[in-house]
Amino acid sequence: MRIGELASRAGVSVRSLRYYEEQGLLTSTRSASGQRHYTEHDVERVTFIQRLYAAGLSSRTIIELLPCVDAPSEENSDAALERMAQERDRLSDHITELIRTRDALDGLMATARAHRECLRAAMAH
Amino acid sequence: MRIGELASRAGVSVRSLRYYEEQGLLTSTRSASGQRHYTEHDVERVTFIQRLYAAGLSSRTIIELLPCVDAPSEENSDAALERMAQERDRLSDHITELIRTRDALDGLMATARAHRECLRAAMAH
DNA sequence: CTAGAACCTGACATTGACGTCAGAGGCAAG
DNA sequence: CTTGCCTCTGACGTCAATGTCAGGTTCTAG
Repeated sequence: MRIGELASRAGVSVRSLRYYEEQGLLTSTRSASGQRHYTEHDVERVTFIQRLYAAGLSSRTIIELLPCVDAPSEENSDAALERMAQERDRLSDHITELIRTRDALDGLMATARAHRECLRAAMAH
Repeated sequence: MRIGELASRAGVSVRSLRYYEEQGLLTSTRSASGQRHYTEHDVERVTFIQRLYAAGLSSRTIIELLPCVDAPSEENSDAALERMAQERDRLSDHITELIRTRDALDGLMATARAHRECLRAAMAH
């Protein structure tokens, strides 16, 4: 498929796909006229890249992990696997903090609602 | 306390504190010579602002929530409370997605480790 | 009093993942 | 053949939070 279709299938912009290729995250075969062509498999690859971006990883970090994803061979595993574990832990810590923030928001909302109840009760007099 | 102390206590840069004030997220009393002074309470306020930044909220969004935090009065509650619930849900969705990403990383790591076991077994021959 | 921190304002620089535009070529349908 | 859409490269624009620098004032310790 061509770049436009991949973009819509993966829910990203054409610009982003070209950017991913520029960063070395995504490869494409080129037609005689130079147009990029992709396979079905690239759809999930792009969505996975998006997940990693959403998890706060940068292009540089993702590059270090992808070889481990692509070919679970031996040499990359040693370095990339450790990098991966490291990012996993970072992500885990981040999740913990976000949950704490969510709890804080819940607490504030509960307070605000209680305050409103209080006001309504006062109005009833 | 002055700005340098607040910065180190809250773990942010002096520049950031001035930026927060510029954005209306933080206020300070000024000494006769124009220096900013803060209270103990501002320490947790700044750390809370940091939490919200870490949760992906922008200055503009935080501004909409803070009145609700500061004074849980009536008028702001209606608009700000809804905004708050909305951001809470967005955050919750984000957490869910991050957990899914973490699971994906765990899966990849398990695969890589299994592959390594497999190789080691083959080497043993 | 004086040196060296810490503070002030104001402005420009940075970073990363894109958006957007220009100018040119490719491709299918009528 | 042409019309219209898709694609190409290359380059500049954006946004938000923060770094950084300049040039000047203020506080504090000796």
